[in-house]
Amino acid sequence: MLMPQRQTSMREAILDAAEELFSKNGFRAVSMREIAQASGANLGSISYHFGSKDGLLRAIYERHSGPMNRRRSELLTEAQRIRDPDDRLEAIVRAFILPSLSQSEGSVGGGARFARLRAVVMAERHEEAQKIIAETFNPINLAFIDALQACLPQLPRADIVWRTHFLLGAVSYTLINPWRVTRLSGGEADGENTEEALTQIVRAAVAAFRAPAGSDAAP
Amino acid sequence: MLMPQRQTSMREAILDAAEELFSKNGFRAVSMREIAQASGANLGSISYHFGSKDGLLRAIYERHSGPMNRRRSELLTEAQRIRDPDDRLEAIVRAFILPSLSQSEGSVGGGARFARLRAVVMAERHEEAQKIIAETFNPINLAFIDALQACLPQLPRADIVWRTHFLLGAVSYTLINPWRVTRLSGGEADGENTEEALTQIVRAAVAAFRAPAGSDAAP
DNA sequence: CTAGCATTTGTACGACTGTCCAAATGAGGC
DNA sequence: GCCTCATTTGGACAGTCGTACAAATGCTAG
Repeated sequence: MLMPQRQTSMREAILDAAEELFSKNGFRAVSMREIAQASGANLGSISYHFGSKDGLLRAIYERHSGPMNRRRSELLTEAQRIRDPDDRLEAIVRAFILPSLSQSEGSVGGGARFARLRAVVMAERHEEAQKIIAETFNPINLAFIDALQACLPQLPRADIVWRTHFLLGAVSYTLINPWRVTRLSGGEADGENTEEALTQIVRAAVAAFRAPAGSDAAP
Repeated sequence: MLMPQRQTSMREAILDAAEELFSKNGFRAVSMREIAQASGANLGSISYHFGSKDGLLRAIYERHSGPMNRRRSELLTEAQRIRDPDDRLEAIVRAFILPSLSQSEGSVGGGARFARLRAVVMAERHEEAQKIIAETFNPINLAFIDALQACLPQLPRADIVWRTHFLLGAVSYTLINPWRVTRLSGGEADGENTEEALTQIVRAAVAAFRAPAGSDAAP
């Protein structure tokens, strides 16, 4: 009687299938009929549960963004406890991207799958998606920027924002095209290897954040 | 009689309109009728000139990739003449991304518009587009990787590939979402300012490339 | 067992898609 | 002036899209 959000298994199946297909092929390219077939649900059921295709997308975001951002907050506060600024910087960078890259997230699906979905959908410039993303991720991103600023007090805030932006871009690009690294390196590097990607991106990002500010030149 | 590719102004108009729309909204989201209307052409004319929607996309790539890659090659060989490895590294990075970011390219449209198109279309995982991109840009990218390797002989090639990949990701992300930097910084940084983006990304990338290799840890 | 309600089903709708084609148009060589 | 061929036009085509809805179904409380 008063259990408003009882989770039918069909609802979950639809969410799973949609998430998988969206993350692989993008939002616009996937039809509701594909989702219906992949999830074993009837076409009408999707409309019944989620109202519209946009509603389905929003439900996917709502399922993940809560736990993911909670995890990032935890890791951030944990990282901020580190005294040495150098170690702290690395820990913050790691906390920033680990929940996106890690394969198995606490609650439901994989964090990597959801992150790839975000990257792909964001690139499609879908208006609804952009709104959801901004609402959901801007606050936590600002918290990370503040934490980075504390590690690098001499750096203008604009520089930190730029470099954070580049970090997000590197993560997105890696999630969208993992095979690109593998091909360009002739197999020497493995773009699909999550741990390798994490190690590489953290090292590069930390070095980038430690670069001098943009006011004056070298020697 | 034997002038196979006479350039009617209509053909150019269609290419211009399509490029503008694709770069703004992506490939799948733009219909041929939109392109027809925006260019003042008839729907049938597009099929007549380019055969199909994929053919139109391929024509856009063919119009730009030649001049762009020629420019990149020139800048690369120019940069490789620099003796000092530190200065050379920065020049190579600049040569790598400048033709993508610079507003006015030699031949036809803006280089930034085409680069944004590449980034958006690539994110859509359109098969034809991925094929074209790989064919066209892999060789020159490998040349850049070789040049970077020469500046950083102590670094494993896999690390260089990873960091080049991150650099491409940062550029893509900036082209797709220029406003994101502006918003996150509260207006302090300007994502749409090409020169600012170039300066910031070069400084960050150079520092990232100079980071130590991944075999052993710090203190 | 039955009434009531949440869910699932099947289908239909109008709008939009990329592609194709016959007819109309127009400009340049003879 | 006419013939030729590239280009443009307008419309038709088969297909897919997201959405809506009445009817069928199944589960659960009483």
